[in-house]
Amino acid sequence: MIRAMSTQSTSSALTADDHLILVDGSTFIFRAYHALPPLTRKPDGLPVGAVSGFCNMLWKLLQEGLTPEEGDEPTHFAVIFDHSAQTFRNEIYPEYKAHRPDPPEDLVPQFGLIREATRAFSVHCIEQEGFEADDLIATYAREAAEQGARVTIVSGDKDLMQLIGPKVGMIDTMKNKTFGEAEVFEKFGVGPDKVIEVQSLAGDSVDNVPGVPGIGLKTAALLINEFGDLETLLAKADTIKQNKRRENLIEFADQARISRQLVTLKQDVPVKVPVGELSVTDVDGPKALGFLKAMGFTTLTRRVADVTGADLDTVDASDLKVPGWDVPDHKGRMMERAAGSDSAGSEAAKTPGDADPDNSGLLVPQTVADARAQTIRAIPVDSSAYETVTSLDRLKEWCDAAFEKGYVAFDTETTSLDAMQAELVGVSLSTEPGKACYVPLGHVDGEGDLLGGGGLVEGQIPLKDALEVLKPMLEDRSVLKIAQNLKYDWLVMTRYGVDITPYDDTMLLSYTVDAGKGGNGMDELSERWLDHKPIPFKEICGSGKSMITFDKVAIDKATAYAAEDADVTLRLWLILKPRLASEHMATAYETLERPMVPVLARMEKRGISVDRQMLSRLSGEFAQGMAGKEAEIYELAGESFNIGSPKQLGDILFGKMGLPGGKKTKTGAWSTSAQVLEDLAAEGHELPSRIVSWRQLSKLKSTYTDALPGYINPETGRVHTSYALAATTTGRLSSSEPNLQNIPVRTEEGRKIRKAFIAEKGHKLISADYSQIELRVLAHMADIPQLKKAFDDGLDIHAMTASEMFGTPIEGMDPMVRRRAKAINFGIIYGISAFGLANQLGISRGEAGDYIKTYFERFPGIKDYMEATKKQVHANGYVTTIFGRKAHYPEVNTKNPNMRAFYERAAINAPIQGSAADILRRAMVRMENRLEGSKLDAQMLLQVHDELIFEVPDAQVESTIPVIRDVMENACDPALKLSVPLQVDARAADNWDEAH
DNA sequence: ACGGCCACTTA
DNA sequence: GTAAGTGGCCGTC
Repeated sequence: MIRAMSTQSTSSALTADDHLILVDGSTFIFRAYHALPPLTRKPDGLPVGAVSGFCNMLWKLLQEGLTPEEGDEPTHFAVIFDHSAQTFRNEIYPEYKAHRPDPPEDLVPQFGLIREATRAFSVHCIEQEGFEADDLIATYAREAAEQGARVTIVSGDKDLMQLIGPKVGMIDTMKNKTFGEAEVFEKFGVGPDKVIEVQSLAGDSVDNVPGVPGIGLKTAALLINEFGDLETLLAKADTIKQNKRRENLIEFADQARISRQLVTLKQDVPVKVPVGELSVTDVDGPKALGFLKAMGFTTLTRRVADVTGADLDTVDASDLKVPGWDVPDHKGRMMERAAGSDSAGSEAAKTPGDADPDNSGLLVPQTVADARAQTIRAIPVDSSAYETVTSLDRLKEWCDAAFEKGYVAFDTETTSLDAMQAELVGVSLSTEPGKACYVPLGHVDGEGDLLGGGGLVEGQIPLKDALEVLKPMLEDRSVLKIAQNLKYDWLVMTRYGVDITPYDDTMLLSYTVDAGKGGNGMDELSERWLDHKPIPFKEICGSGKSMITFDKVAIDKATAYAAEDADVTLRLWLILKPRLASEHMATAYETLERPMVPVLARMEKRGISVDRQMLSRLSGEFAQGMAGKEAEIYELAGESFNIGSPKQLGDILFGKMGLPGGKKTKTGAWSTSAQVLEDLAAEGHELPSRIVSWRQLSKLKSTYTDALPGYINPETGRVHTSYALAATTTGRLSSSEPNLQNIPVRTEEGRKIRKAFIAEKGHKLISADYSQIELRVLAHMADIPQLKKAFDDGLDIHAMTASEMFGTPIEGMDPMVRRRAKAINFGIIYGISAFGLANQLGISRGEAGDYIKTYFERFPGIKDYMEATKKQVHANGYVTTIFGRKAHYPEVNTKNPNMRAFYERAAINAPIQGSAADILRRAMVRMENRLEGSKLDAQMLLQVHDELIFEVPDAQVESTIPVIRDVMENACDPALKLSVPLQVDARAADNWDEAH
C-alpha cells in the first residue's frame, strides 16, 4: 500500500530506512512503445499505447514497490526524463547520439502525456535542460546513497550500470531482471567502478560514442583488468604486443578520452529539486482518475478508484491539450465502452495480443513470441467456423469490432494475381484468433458460357454499399490494418478509391526479423509459426489451364479459404510484431520496410510507356539476324539441329566435331556456356562464336522484344512491373512480370530495347544513379583511408586502386592494369576468392592469389573487415547493414568447406549490397514528399538497384534534377553520417537508353 | 502440366 | 567471387 509520508518534512535528509526509486522515464517510453501492441484512444485516434504501459508500471510500483515483500515500498520516488536532445556532451563531441532516428510519429504526442501521467499520480517528474536523465539519476543516486538511503534505478540502460554499488541497485521491470555487481561483471567483464573505463575503449554504436577502433567489450575488459584504468593503459600503450591494437590505442588515445567524458555520468548536477523533496505522497484519487478517464484506460481507472476510494462518477475526464487531438466526450463514449467490453465478463475471451491497455501486461518476457505462439497455436484453425457476411448490418458490426480492438486483419480476394487488373471479389476480416469472416462481393454463377450467364450470385452486399462501410474503417488512423503482402491489397483497394492506413504487413515483419531463414509467404509462415497448413489456393481454384478465377468459386468454399487467410494473418501478427521490439528491429521495419509499401504500389500503378512498334520492328530484326546465323551454323555443323538445346549442341561440338570439351555442368554434361564457346572461338573455331551471337539474339527476342508487349496493360497502355519487397536476403528489391531490372544495356543490340522505354508526350525520362555506391559503402564500413580520400577527391577509384597496388602513376596508365584493379574491387564486394578472380581475369589461380595478397597488404582494413564479418556470421548466424537490417545465413556453420566458403562470401557481400539497398530505400521513401514539396510533378517509375527512373514534364526537367540528386545524395541523413560522399549522376532524355 | 537445368539479362 | 528473373528444353508425372 501507499505510505503517506506525513511524518517526513519535505526536504529533510534521507536516512538508512529510506528507499529512493528513480525511474528512467525516457528509456521506459521507448520500451513500452515497442513492446506493447499499438493502442489508440477512441474516438479520436490519439496514440496512447506507451502511456498505458507507463501508467500500469507506475501504479504497480506505487502499490507494491519493487518486490512483493512487505516493507520494501519506496519512501522517495521520482521519474526522470531527458529534457532535450542537446546536452553538454554535444559540445564535447557533436556526433554524440547523432545516429538516433527521429522517434516514430505516433510516439511523439505521448512524450507530453507521460509527463502528465507522472504528475497525475502525484509523482515527482524531473527533467533539466542541458542534462540527460542519466546525469540526474546519477546525481540523485549519489546524494541518496551518501545519506545512507537505498536507491533503486528502474531502467534497462547499460549506461546506468556504472552507478551500481552497495546502496544502489538497478531493475528492469519490463524484463523483470535485476542488475547487481554480478550482472555488471557479466556484461562488461569488470565491476561497476570500471564500467566507464571499458566503455571509453569499446565505444557504443547506439549512442555513437567512438571508442577505439578494433576494440570491443571483450578486449576492453581484458585491457582494463590488466592496466586498471584508461589513463594508465594509454600511458603504457607502447607495451602492447598486438600491432594493430597498439597502433590504434596510440592513434586514437584522444578519441578514447573524449569517449570517457561522454560515458561518464555527471554526478554533481545542480539539481533544482533536492533529493529530500522527492518523498512519496498519497495519490490524489480524483486527479489520477481524471487523467485515466481522459486516456480511456477503463480497467486501471476502476482499480485506482477502488484503492483511493475516490468516486468514479463524480470525476470528469481532465482537459488535456494535445495538438491535433480533441478531447473526446468521455462521459458518453468512454463509459459506454467500459460497460460494453470490460464489465461483460469477456476476460476469458481475451487473447494475448489484445490491445486493451489493462491487459497488455507490465512484464513482457523476452520469449513473448514463443509464449504467444503457444497460446495462439492452441486455438484451432477451423475453416468451417467462419462467418459469411451477407448483410450490411453484420458488416457494420465487424467494422465496429475492428474499431473496438484497434486492429483488424484484412485480406482481399480478386480475379487476378496482377493487382493492376484484379477485380475485387470479396474481402475477409479477422479481429481475434479463430474469429474471421468473408464478405463476398463479386461472385458470379459458374456456368456463364451461354446466354451471357455469369450474373452475380444472390445474397451478396452490393459492392458500392460495402465499400461505403469499409472505407471509413480502412482509412481510420485508430484502426491498424494487418495484411500479408499488403502492397497487393493496397493496390487493389486504391483502385476502388480506398487508401488503407495505418497498416502492418506480416510478410515484412517476418522479412525484417528473419530475412534469409526461408520464405516469407503466408503458407510458409503459417506452417513455421502455427503448425498449420492453410487451404491451398489450388484446392479452391485448380491450376494450369483448368484454373478458374476466384469469382467463380462457390461462396461457402470461398469463405473457408478467404477467412482462414485473415485468421492466419492476424495470428502471425500477434506472434511476429513483439519480436520487433525484443530483437531491436523496430526502426529497420519502420524506416526501411513498412513505408515502402505505398511508394512501390504507386510506382507499379504508374507503369512506364514502351513503344510497341519499335519492339515489333526489333523482333523482326533479331529474327533475321538469327536466321542468318542459323544457316551458317547448320553449314558449319554439317546438319541441322536445335541450336537452343544445349544437349544437342554439345553432341555436335564435342561428339561429332570432336572439339575439346572444357568444363562440365553439375549434371555431368559438357558445358556449352558462353565462356566455353568463347575459349573455343579464341582457338580459331568458327562455329562457337556463331552460337554465342545466335543465343544473344534469341534471348533479346524471346525475353524482351517478344514478351514485353504482352505486359502492356490494355487500360493504361503501359507496362506495370511488380516489385518484391521481401524476396532477397540482402534487402534489395526484385522486379518481375516483367523484370524491368535486367533490361539490356551492355551491347549495342541490347540498347535498342532500352530505347523502346519512352516518356509520354511532353515529358522526359530522368535517370539518376549512384556512382560506385557499393565501393563507397565499403570504404565507409571498413574505414579505408585511401578509398575515402579518393572518393573525397573525386578520383577514378579503379585507377587509384591500381596505382596503390602496382605503384604505377594514374596518368597514362595501361588500361589492362586498371581493368585488373577494377575486377579486384568488384571481387572484394563479392567476397573475393582466388578461383573467382582467376576466372574473371583469365589468369592462373596463383597469380590471382598474388593480386589478392598485394591488395590486402595495401588495404589492411579490408582484410580486417572481411575477417570480422566472417567471425560475426559464424557467431551470430547473421550480419547487419549500416542501418540495422539483418541478413541470416543459418547454414554458415556447415561442415562442407565449399558451402561454408560460399556462405562466408555471401555474408561479406550482404552488408555492402544491403547497406546500398537501404540507402536507396531511404531515398525512395522521401522522394515523393520532397518532389511535391518543391511543387514538382515528377513521378518515380522504376528502381534498378542503384538507379531511379522518373517521368517529368519537359518544362520541369532542370528544376527536378537537383531535387532528386539532393534526396539521393543525402539519403543517410540524419540517421547516419557516411564518411564518404555519395555521388549521383542524372540525365534526362526521351528514352531510357539516352537518359542512362 | 510441372520443375530442374542451362543459358542469358541486369546491378 | 554477390544479388536477382525469365525463357527454352526436356524429363517426369
